[in-house]
Amino acid sequence: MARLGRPRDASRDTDILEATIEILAEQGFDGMTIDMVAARAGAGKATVYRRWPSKADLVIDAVACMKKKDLDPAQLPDTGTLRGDLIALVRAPSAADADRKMHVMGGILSLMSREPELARTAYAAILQPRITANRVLLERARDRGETRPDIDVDRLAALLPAMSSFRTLAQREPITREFLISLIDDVLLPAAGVVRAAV
Amino acid sequence: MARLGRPRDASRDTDILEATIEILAEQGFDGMTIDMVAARAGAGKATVYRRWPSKADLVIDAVACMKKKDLDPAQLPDTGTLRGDLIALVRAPSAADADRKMHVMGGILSLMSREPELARTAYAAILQPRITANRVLLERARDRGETRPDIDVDRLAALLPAMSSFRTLAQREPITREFLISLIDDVLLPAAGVVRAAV
DNA sequence: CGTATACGAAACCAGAGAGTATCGGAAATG
DNA sequence: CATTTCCGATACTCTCTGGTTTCGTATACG
Repeated sequence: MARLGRPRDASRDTDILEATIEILAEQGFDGMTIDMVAARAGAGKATVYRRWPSKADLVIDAVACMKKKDLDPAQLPDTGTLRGDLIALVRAPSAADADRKMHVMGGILSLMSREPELARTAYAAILQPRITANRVLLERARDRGETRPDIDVDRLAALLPAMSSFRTLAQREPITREFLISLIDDVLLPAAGVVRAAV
Repeated sequence: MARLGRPRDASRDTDILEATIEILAEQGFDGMTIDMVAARAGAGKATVYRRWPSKADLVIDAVACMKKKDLDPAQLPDTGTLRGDLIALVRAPSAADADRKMHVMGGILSLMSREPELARTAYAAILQPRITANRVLLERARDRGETRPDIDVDRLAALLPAMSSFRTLAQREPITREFLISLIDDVLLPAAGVVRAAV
């Protein structure tokens, strides 16, 4: 049976969640206020609190929802070479998406030590997909015999996300395509034992 | 001419700065209150505000003071091999010191976007010394002919700090000696083209 | 068309924390 | 001993913000 009265406008949910992510990336959790979110979403505070009982719940849900619009593990690039796959993976908008996610991660860092559930959610939504993608590409290349057989897949799969987040959050410099490519060519591929192709 | 009245107790300064760093690492900037700092330092709030005009100034000064108690660039290890130098560099208490600094960095991340001066100060106090140390060791090894001559010193010097901070802050796993050594042996040295020594 | 619920806007409440002021007491100068 | 400044402690003010409620309006069902 349908509930009585005016039904909820589902578009408000997505607008509010997107506004939350944006402000989280710009201001961080503590710098973000519910009024900011409501104003950015063009909504009233009551509309926010009708859906989420607290600021923390809103943020947790917003972070969790980032996972859905992620790179699909079923359709990873498969160019035949590890370098080709990696270059394809760091193409915009995948890189721009990763950049914003890193800022979100920075914005909730302080909260994560107080909220272990959020820490897990954020890891699953922001880092896990990218690290897993890298791992798949690396294992595939290793099984092809393209890399040394004894590579440390775990460390290498985390290398690009780690260096990218470091550059974004700690060094506060933008992620450029040149940066990523030099990372792939000068660090990752040599570490994996891939012989440098003639340029 | 000496000022009249009871002179300031310089030990209060250092106690307050140390308490600030501790709470910054544990709680982050927004989770830290002046009352916490005063209580931890065994001081009154007035004693804090007599020295620093605001919470932000206190934090900036505390971060800047971390630089002083840092690894002395004049006495870097020089074992004759890059691997030996790096292993010596990641020995406790240098590693423990780095761990706390990373937590401080995480605690002030949100503030850094609002305070560019703090961002520069934090970089100089926390990251710069370690990256510079790595760069010196790498250049020395390169000039010895131990690495490939065309290594990307900038990227490789940032590799250990980047992977360490990533593991500490984002993945929330502790930095162990095994982690650092596998990072050196499985990633950094292969990327630098150092031939693996027989074990 | 009546009722129930959603909506945006805005007023409101309560708690927390930055920053100030005050207190009794301690430590220096003269 | 008088004066001045520092000390820790504590009470106080003021602003900000999380969260609640109200209000006038809009939109669904029956």
